[in-house]
Formats: sequence, C-alpha cells, structure tokens
Amino acid sequence: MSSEAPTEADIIAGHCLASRTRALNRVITGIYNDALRSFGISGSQLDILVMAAKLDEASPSRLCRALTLDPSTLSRNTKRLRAKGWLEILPATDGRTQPFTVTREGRAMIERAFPAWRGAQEKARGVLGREGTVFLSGLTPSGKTDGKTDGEMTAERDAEAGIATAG
Amino acid sequence: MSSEAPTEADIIAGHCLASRTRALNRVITGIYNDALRSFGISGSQLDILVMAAKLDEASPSRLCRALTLDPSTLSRNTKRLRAKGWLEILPATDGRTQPFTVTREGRAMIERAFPAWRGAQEKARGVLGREGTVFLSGLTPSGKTDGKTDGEMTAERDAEAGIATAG
DNA sequence: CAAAATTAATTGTATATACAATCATTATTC
DNA sequence: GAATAATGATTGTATATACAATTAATTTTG
Repeated sequence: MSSEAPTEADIIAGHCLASRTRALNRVITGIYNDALRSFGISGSQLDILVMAAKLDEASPSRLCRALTLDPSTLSRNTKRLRAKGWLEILPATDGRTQPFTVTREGRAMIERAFPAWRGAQEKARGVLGREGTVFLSGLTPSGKTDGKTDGEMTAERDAEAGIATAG
Repeated sequence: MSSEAPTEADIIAGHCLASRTRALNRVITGIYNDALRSFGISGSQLDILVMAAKLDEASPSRLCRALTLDPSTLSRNTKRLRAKGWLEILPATDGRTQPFTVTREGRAMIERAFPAWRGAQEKARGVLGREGTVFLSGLTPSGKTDGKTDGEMTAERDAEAGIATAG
C-alpha cells in the first residue's frame, strides 16, 4: 500500500467523466462511420436525416431541440445534406424559419443504409455491454434520461428493432 | 395499440446508440468546457495534459494508445498545447519519436484548473445519474471496460477524488 | 549490408462541433 | 403604429476529429 498522495493530474486522468465520454464517443461513432462510409453518409448526417423524416415537416430550431445541437452546427450539417439532395427547403409561412423535408432520395438513402446501421448497432451493443446499452438506451436523443424503467424499455425497443438482446 | 409498422427512420431515431452517445458527449463536454473556458483550456486539451503528466515522458504514440485518439488528431492538439507553453519537446533517442513533457506552466495550469474541473465533474454526475456515472467510471480513458466490479471501483475512486457519491 | 517492411509522426483535406456576432422577421409594448 | 424585444437562422472563426497520403527513421530479411 503506497501512501503517495495522488496529484491533481492523477485524479483527473483517473476519474474524468468527460474524458471517458469523449473516448467512448470516438469508439462508437467510429463503428457507425465505418459501417456507413460506403454509402456516402456519416452517423451525424443520418441522425439528422432520420429525425427530419420523423418530424416530416422539420425546421432547424425543432431539430436543434430534438438533438441538442447548436443551431450553427445544424446549419452546416443540413447544408451538406441539401447538397447531396437528401433534404429540400419548403416555402415558409413565417419568414424567419427555413422549414425543409426529406426528399425521396433521402428516404431511399435511409432504407439503403439501414442494414449497415443495424450491423453497427449490434457491434456497438457488444462494445457497450449490457450496462452501457441499457444506460444509453434510456437516454433520449437529446441526452436526457427519459421516464420508463430500463428493463421494460429495452425489451420493447429490442422487439421493435428486431435486434437480439446481447446476453 | 396502433399497428402502424415503424419505418426505418423510426427505428434508427428511436434506438441508435451512436446518436445517443453523440448527444451525451455534446452535453457532458459542454459542461466541462464551460467550466474551463475562463482558464483558456478545453476539456480535450486537459485530457492530453493530464495524461502526459501521468506518463511523465510522453510521446504521441503512447498518448494515442492511452486515449484512443487518432495520431493526426493528437498532432494538432499537442501543437496547440505547445503554442501555449504547456508542453515542450524533449531530445529523442529514436529519431522517429517526438517525446515531450509537461512544462512547469503546464503543471501550474492543471492545479489552477482543478477546482473548476471538480465542479464540472459533480455537475456531470448529476446529469449522468448513478447508472451513467458507474458505467462511465468503469471505462478506461481508452473507452474499454476494465476489470473490477463497478461497486468497488467507484467507491475507491470517489474516495481518492474526494467527491461525494451523488444519490 | 542493401532492399523491404515496419513504425512514428506530420500534413492535406473534410466533417462535426460550438461561441459570438449578425441579419431578418415577427411580436410586444407604450 | 413606431420603437423595442424576442425569435430563427446564417456566417465568421476556432477547436476536435479522422482518413489518406507522405516523410523520415529504424528493423528485419535475404
């Protein structure tokens, strides 16, 4: 039992939750980006595309709220999606908003990418283990915990997604 | 009980682990960056600084392994830290490596930023809840799960860090 | 020991991200 | 109804991140 007092650096390196969150994000995001690369879409872009599809009539502000994304970030990301023809701008009633919708090509992209997404999702489950998967599944896309208990919720979701629960 | 079949977009938006990991990362990283901003250092930079301090004689490749960081990313980040005078290059025996060390100013920065880091860490604990904190604490900085059981490990760490276990 | 393979790091390029500032539009208020 | 406030989005700038290609040095092999 050494009685060396830990330095501040030791404490931070040994405990920092942000450091671990970032590292985890690098690993998990890498898995999905690898799986999606050949389709010419990234995970972040797919996030936006699927959320826009869910909302049907989407706007920057609504997506920012749904995804906890800074408006400036979203603005750049949607520009890329528009350039690829997956989003298109709709006429606005309120002159401040810039509503848009997912194009037919955008919807086709989601369907095409789905099997790759599912493969990545299973790989991610493996990396995260039971604990991690349950914890993250209990978060809304905006990063806050939602209501239901973990057990029930994950079972529901597994069923819907048609994904085997990794023991 | 509606029997509408969920679309691929619904499934992805409702379950994607990467989307949730990214959103969480935005929230958690934001907490630390806010806390550290007035010191002129970011969370990512602090990660590197404290890990370099722990290693004492650090090199890009060792840090990349320790942090699961791409070498090109690390290269840019250490450049910023050198520019601020917190890292300095050491003479190399192997001409391929570029070993460096944390300067006196770098160590002073860690000590100065420590209370702010601790405040952010407590806020993060609150956001993550017991489950999230335990899960992330069980990861190494490289994003992989380590050996010990969660319960023991978190208790140890709490003690060392002098942080009250949140609820 | 010279050629080939490996290792370590950097640079080119692109996306993801946020803060601050700006611009345009709609709402409020007096 | 004009001045002011609030809202919605974009642009300027900077960091964080990774892939591909390159450069440089060491190791391995024949």
